[in-house]
Amino acid sequence: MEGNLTTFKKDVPSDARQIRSRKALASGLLALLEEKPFDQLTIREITARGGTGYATFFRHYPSKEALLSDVASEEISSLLKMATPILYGANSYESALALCGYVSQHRKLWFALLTGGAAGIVREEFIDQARELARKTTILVELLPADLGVVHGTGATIDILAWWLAQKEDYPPAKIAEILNRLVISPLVGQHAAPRAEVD
Amino acid sequence: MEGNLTTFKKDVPSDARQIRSRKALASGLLALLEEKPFDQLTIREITARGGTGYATFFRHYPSKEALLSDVASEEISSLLKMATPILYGANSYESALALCGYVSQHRKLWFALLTGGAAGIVREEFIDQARELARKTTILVELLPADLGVVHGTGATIDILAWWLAQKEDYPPAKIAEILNRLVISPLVGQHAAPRAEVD
Amino acid sequence: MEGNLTTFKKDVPSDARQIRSRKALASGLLALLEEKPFDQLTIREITARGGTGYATFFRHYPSKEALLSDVASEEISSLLKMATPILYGANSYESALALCGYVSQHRKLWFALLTGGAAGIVREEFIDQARELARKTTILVELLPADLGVVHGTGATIDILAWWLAQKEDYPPAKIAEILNRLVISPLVGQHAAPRAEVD
Amino acid sequence: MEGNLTTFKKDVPSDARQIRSRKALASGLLALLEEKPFDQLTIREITARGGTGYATFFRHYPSKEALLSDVASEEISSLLKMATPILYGANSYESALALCGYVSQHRKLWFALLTGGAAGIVREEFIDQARELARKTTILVELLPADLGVVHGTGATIDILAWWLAQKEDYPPAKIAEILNRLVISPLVGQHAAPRAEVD
DNA sequence: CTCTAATCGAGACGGTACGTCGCGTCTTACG
DNA sequence: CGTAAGACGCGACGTACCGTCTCGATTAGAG
Repeated sequence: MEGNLTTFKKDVPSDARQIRSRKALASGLLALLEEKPFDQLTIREITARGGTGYATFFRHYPSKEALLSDVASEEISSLLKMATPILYGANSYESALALCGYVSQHRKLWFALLTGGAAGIVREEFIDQARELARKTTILVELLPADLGVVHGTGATIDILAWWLAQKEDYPPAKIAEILNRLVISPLVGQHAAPRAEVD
Repeated sequence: MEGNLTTFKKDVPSDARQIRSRKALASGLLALLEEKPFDQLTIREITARGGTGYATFFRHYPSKEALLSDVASEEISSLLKMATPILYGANSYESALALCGYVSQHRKLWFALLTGGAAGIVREEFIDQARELARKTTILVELLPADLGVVHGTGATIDILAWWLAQKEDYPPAKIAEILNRLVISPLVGQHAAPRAEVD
Repeated sequence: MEGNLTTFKKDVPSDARQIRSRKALASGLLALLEEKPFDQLTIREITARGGTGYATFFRHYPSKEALLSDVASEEISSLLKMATPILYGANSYESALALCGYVSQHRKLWFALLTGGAAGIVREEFIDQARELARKTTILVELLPADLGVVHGTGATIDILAWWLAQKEDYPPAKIAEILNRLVISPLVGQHAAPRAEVD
Repeated sequence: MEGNLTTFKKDVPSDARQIRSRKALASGLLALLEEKPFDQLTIREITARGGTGYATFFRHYPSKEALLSDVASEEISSLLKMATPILYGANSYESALALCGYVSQHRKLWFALLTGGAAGIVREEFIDQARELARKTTILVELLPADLGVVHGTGATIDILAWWLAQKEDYPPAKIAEILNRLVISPLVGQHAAPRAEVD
């Protein structure tokens, strides 16, 4: 509990056994996430599913949340890399489309991450990473506080994606990208003419 | 979790003792919410603070969350009543301003409700109530699914308010209303010219 | 257990409602005793079965045990009256037989009283009443302490009766009376020749 | 928790910690038994006195009674081993004397076990063990059912011992042995001439 | 036959112990 | 001799009864 949460996810261990253990834990978590929401999982379940000893968990992560962060972190990073160019170029719709396509391809994973008890933590991680990115690339408008822009942009995007994944009806990525563009991106970058999607 | 949460808040009991107990629990909860986040509260703490017996809690609410719902429900309802006209008239900025003013006046309460572990449940309650409203007053655009409109509009508004309340810097309600208008309302109702606030 | 048990059973109330209540409680208790052991009964069950209000119980008895005492007390008194002459006359077998016959006729009641969680309290009540009797009629031998005679005589008799009632095989009262005579009475009164029963 | 009560007392665990825990619980129980009757003890008290965690109790015993059984079981077994030869040889008085001597030496323990709320359970355990013994060594008379012989013999002996231990006056073991012999043993084995003790 | 006071039903309340569960630590015994 | 397995202390959970209490609504039985 010495505040070294970050310690854990940073140092990818060299020891082969440690790597194996982490993979086991990650896979256990992901497997269970498809069965029930994150906050109903117990560490015992995760370790059992992963095939590792109970105490082993704590040698790698201080809490369930830390493991989730570790597991989600990579995915989030990928997603953010696709989302970032949105704010620069004029091709915001293209970027949004790419993003939606990516999410659609990893539907199961993102469903688990964005709906269910995990959402809160994933959201946090998302915003944190987005803040980090924003710090380096600040080109933000004077019309609203920079941090609010990040929080709103990220949060709203996540919400829309989560809503999408939770629907029975299968909206095509292009549709969602267009909505994203209109509801979130355009208002943020200040351009008022949203490109219309040529979809259905 | 059988959806009977609403059962509890509806039937206001006639027995004077029951009313007293519920008030005690509500006040205990609110008092504690100013000290630590919702999810770190125990039911024992709440009952102790409220001055009621532990078991009494369960005679009224099945869980901490149900109590929170009950407590928040009224406030949320008020807030939503202010927010609804936004979507009709041309005076969306005025409505947003009223809303922000109201939140600002009950800053402490809304801070407790929107930041900290309570956020998730309050958000749910918010969206549920908004859905209920929307069902009656659907005047929604064909450009995006009605439910998504509700979810995004409500969620984004809450996020912005939460961000606002969490800041040290004291942004005036008008500023936030203007941002709300630009980032959330305008994109939803489709009008692209947001009125500029006369604030600094 | 401060000896005020007797307080309750002595004062038979005059008010018709009180009498009705007590009868209801007694009948509730007896009905339940045929279903499960005494110590698994709750006061709520007893009152429910008796058709009386919960609080009413405490207006009559301070505890479950007190009610049982009250209910059993009369029966025990009857039984003891049959058992007492045993120790005087030479006709101890006749008395034992009468006693067994009586128990056999009220088999269901005595089964409930002597087997199951009630046994302890009934035993106590039994011995107390026997002590009371013995105090008046002491003609006891110098060979063993008077009180031990009472305790052993009563206790052993109860045990044998309880065993009898718990059996599936249906031993005739005469058989049990003969055993009682041989195992308990004769050794106590010092006569060594037990009359043989003419039963198989 | 599948009704394997017997599981618990039989399998003495190999893990040093488990052994330590059980000892702690046993000692906690025995310490408290000298202060108040068994049925007024709570599991929390026992664990607190034993210095173990509350939940630990349930990792070893399913109930207070099971712990008592475990604790008493050994003692009862010893006592029964002394009592058994009574029924065989002609030296029943000698055996009874040995038994009383043993009880007298462990007076405090047996007082706790035989008087107070524990009595019922100890009695059960006693009779069960006696039944087990009797099954192997049946040499019983045709005059009374074998099981009744066991129940009466054991029960009456326990009662007399309990009475003895509860007295203020300090009867010598020999006196009690003589009484036991006359009231319980002789009638059971059928010999009518009880040896007279040479005691006061 | 009325009126008043006792008794009733109903059930909420403050307590207390229960037995369960999951946590995170720490020991043990096994490979 | 290191590591998995898992026992442990801890503490919150939700349940069940306890015995007390406050309510009207009945209903005796004294006048």
